[in-house]
Amino acid sequence: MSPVSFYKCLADDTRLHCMLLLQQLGELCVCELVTATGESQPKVSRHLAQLRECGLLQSHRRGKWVYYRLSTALPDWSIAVLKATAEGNEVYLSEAMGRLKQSPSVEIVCCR
Amino acid sequence: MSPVSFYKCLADDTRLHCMLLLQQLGELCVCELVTATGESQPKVSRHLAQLRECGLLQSHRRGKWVYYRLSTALPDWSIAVLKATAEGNEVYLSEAMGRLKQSPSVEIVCCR
DNA sequence: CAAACATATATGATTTTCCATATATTATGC
DNA sequence: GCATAATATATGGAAAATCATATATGTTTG
Repeated sequence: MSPVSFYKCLADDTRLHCMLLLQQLGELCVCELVTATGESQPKVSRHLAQLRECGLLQSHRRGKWVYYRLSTALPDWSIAVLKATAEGNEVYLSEAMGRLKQSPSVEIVCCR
Repeated sequence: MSPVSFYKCLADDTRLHCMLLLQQLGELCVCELVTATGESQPKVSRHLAQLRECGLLQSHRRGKWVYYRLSTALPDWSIAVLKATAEGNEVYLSEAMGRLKQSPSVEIVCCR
């Protein structure tokens, strides 16, 4: 994966939120990412598909839910980039984190 | 500067080459960056202006030449991102580096 | 059937690029 | 010194390409 295509993937709010949340939390289902980002389901789904097709994410279905996580094939430098970004932009992530943690629907309906 | 707008700046070959070359070499004039990237002068000039307007680069004129360098206002995390990218993608940079070093026109006409 | 997720299409918005030209500085000839 | 030329860089405007979003519909699972 070229660095330019990697950065194109990060150059969008929905995609960057998803990538940073998954880097921090390990694994989330689509409905959790919909809650966390506050975006529509088709929008989140489409961006997740793009991240998967570009090799940044991998997904698997468990029952009704599809879970996404960082691809194990990601090169070390790209992981370092994600970590530096998350650590240097806590404010950027905090709102999404807050929505995720406080959402009862996520806890009840979509928990693991 | 938001992380998304930072990554939009890196999501282009010309701009990423310029950013990584400047991170590695400190300071270069426009004609050196034109040589290194192999792109047209107006194209490089436009992308450099964009990087300056976004706060990633700063420039100053010395005689006929305009020199660009990384902005001193760049946050630490963004420097860490650039370093990780340069270290993890040596092949991506080597061609541009080679063109820069081997160009006699740059050595003679445009040296500091 | 309902919930969770994916995809297709159309459309609007943003970006990128090219060509030509403008500006600024330096070098040259007289 | 002054006019002219050459070099380095920037920019205006238009065409082309790319990207993002909404809406609607399809698929899978329980």
